[in-house]
Amino acid sequence: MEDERRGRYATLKDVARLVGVSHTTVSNAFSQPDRLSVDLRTRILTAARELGYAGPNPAAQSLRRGRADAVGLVLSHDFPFALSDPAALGVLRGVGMAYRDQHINLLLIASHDKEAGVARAIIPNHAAVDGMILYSLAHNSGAVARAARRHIPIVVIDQPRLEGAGFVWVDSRAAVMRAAERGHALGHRRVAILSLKLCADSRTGLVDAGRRAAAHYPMVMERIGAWHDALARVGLDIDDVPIWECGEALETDACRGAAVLLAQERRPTLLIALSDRLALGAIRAARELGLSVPRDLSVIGFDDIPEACQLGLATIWQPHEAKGEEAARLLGEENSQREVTLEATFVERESLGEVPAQA
Amino acid sequence: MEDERRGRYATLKDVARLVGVSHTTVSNAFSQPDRLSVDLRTRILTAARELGYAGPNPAAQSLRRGRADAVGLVLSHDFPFALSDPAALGVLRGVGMAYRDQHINLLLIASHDKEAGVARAIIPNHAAVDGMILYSLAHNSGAVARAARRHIPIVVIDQPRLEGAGFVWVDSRAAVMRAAERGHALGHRRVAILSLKLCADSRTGLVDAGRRAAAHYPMVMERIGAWHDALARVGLDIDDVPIWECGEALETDACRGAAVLLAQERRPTLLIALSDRLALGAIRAARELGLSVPRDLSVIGFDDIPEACQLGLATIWQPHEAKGEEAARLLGEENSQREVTLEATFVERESLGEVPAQA
DNA sequence: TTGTACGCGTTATCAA
DNA sequence: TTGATAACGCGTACAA
Repeated sequence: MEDERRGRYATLKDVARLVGVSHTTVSNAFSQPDRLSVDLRTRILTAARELGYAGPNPAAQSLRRGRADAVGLVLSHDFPFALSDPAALGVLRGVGMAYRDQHINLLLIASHDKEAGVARAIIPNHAAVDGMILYSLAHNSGAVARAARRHIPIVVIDQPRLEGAGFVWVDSRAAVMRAAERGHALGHRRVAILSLKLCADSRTGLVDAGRRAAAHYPMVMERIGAWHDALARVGLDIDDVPIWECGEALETDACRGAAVLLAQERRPTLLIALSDRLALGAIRAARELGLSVPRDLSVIGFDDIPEACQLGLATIWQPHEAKGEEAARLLGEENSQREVTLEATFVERESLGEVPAQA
Repeated sequence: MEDERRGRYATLKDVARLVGVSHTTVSNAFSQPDRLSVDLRTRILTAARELGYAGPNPAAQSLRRGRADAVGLVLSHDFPFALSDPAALGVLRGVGMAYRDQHINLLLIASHDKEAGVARAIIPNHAAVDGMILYSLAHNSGAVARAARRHIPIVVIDQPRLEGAGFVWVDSRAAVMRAAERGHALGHRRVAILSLKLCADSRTGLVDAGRRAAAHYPMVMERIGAWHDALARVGLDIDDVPIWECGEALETDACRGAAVLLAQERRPTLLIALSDRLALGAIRAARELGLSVPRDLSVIGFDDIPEACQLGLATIWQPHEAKGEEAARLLGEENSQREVTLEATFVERESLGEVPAQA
């Protein structure tokens, strides 16, 4: 009933001593129940409870067994942001579903790009996991480099391929093409793009060629590329399509950006947002300018978050949960350097309408 | 450049051998950089990179140091459910915010109440964490018992006090009282309650005294209690207030339940829902019955999820993120058996209106 | 500034 | 069915 030497908690050995068996046998009582007589096992379990022994120490188990029964999910940006983002949450849910019955825990890891000082910088990913899923990290992210150095399976989602790692991504090209064709058919010729941030520096404003070349977030680049290709294929000159980059405050910056774009002499009739939250900001801007959606302005988003459905926002739906599930599956397979491609879908809603007659 | 004996990966010792120093020195190079000459440290780091050594093995580090630099967050139900629940996500976000700059990882743990077989049943919480936060678990949950057996700090949120554990909860009584007074002032006398499930068995239907006595979810009991007290204090007879319990399918069951409650001879003028999602189901039911909210029927929810704001649902707001932050703070303090009480707030919106004239 | 020796708590192997 | 022994990879007194 008393705790053992100098305040430590009971271990296998303490239980073994109390019962009068070897610590190996106690270990077996917990991990290999079949190897014991029922009677002895019962005595051991009773003694364990009496000593307040809660079962094998997970750290020691991990060390000895060489596995942690946990996988890490590394999210971009900081937690508050990521955990407010429906897309990231969808991925999280997908991963969670994949592991829920497997007794595998999920370690949430924030990708700390800016390490505090040099001392920290050499510390690699400090986490006992058997594998990692990296979601939408900047390709120069330190977190990617640190994860890659460890010799554990890795799967990346929505970010550049990584040598030896599994790869899950969404091909939005077909869906974007459908959206572009539809917009073109409805008469839209003057188009502008509201972009998520291209670099870690959170600049807000119009994007020029130099800025595009410096871009770090591949998902954003892919979305811009998809729209550029699609717009070109329906006959628009992409040099006439201005891009406004929004820094940190998504809705607010998008609202500002939309106001700027809509103030141009050739006012766009269609605003393409690279995320639904940007699109919501654009809609707010339109309202503040006295423009009606879609009568005066059409808006297309990206992601299909819950609000998009409620507010009638046309958008490009992403299979968020499926990304997570596929990544988890890939991680568990023999050679996890396989690739999985999922398809996005264009969801047409009320925010996309015909070009106003007077335009 | 080649991997060492039988496919294992490099360890401190391998690096030490390559550089020609002791493994202690290599350890210091990573963990106590000041104890080395700059030159030696550089040579060691170079050698480590060459061997593909990714830094100290987390499991071994944990074992030796006696801490894991991780905390566990145990969520009720399964992941998909919890990660769709705005309240749980708020808590998760709060906890995440608290730890984001502390280099502490967050382990998401699903409370597996139903263990698969007896063999599993003795396996305690298999996770290397320095502390645990338990959120809204049923008080007979096996997860609570397993966590309590371990000798690590614990904080519980929105569930019964646990011996020796920190305790964070929200006092809704004042807010509910305000809501009840407001409803009473608007003339509401006939009231009904839509409840979340009381037990794990997912029954759906009207609640009688026996069912209430068998209830397992304390948060639900607390919400019912708060409303009962408040309604009694404004002069209503709580025996006249029927309660409909919704099983798994929140919106659907709430819709059914609301239809039943509204079909009674003394049709309620105010429907009190113990969660916003139930309230949304009630509003749907009203619409299907041709009733207008709030002209023919008023509805009050609980939680203040994003949709509540958008749809003008009056509700009891909860400080979700603050719960998580406070829990994390408590966990880090010396004696984490302290208590924190947070306050809910009544948010009046359009779904609460005057009693219809003909009633 | 660097090295020696030991133990953290567990499981695997093999022998009894 | 049970037990002795040797790792697993690392951190840290303590000594040099």
